[in-house]
Amino acid sequence: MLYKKSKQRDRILELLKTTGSHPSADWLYEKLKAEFPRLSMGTIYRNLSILEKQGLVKKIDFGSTYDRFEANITPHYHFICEVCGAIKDLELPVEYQLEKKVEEETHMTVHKHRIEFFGICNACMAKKGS
Amino acid sequence: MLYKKSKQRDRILELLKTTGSHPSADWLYEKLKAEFPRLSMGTIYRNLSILEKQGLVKKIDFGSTYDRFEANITPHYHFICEVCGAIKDLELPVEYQLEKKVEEETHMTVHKHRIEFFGICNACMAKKGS
DNA sequence: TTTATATTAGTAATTGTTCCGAATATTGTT
DNA sequence: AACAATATTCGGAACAATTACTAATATAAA
Repeated sequence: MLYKKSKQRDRILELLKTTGSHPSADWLYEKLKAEFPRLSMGTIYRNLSILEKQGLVKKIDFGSTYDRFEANITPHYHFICEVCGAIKDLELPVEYQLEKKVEEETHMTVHKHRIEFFGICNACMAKKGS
Repeated sequence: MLYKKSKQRDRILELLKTTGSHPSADWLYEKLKAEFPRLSMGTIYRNLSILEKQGLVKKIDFGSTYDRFEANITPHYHFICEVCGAIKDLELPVEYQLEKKVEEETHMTVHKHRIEFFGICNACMAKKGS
């Protein structure tokens, strides 16, 4: 099945590329419904899923009851604030040798790995102090 | 609020301790309903939540649409089979220096981290080959 | 054995996501 | 430009996992 272009999908991807906030489907819906008054959540989810299949978007399915999404598809790790739920991309180099170690230990095939760091972000730390 | 003992809760913890399968709430329910014919899912979820508060159980909330649970509370990483969904505990040493590196990079406070490795388990690899 | 309250079963409600069908938009062809 | 083929949309219904509620029951302590 081929893909036809869609204004909604283009804007979803554009929004994801220009925000660092790793938004939820609902956030995208709220942002775009002014632009597309008859927008529906089905459209958001379907397009996120298509963009993911195309390798342009990644789903972040941890640290929350709902999924979040990002268009930064270069390998990187995440920091999650335990207070406000913010997700930050980290610059920490990706440690591929860990995958080798797991393969040596288990003799299983490892395709990828993920690291999430949990703590308190600077903004929440500042609020806490006050 | 203090905790009174509950046969249901005791058995949930015991089951979790003696299985390596990182089961779902539903799996626990199916296993225990012979023993407690009037068991309800609410009881499973409530007790898992209490056991988690007590630090006896950890929720595994990634890689699936439903939560899974474990009673192995010593720090360790996970391997998730992309084919059958099995979760395996890894022996890989926990790399606490990564948390320091993140703190140096971001000047945020890191409390913990998690690593998940994704790949194909031995059982699924064998099936695939045949 | 009385009292206080944590726990349970059963069910209803909630949440996030997926699925569906009829209408619309996009693309390629004549 | 008109047409056919089909991907996409909207809107709402359906769904699955979890949480919330209430009356009845179990536990612990006095």
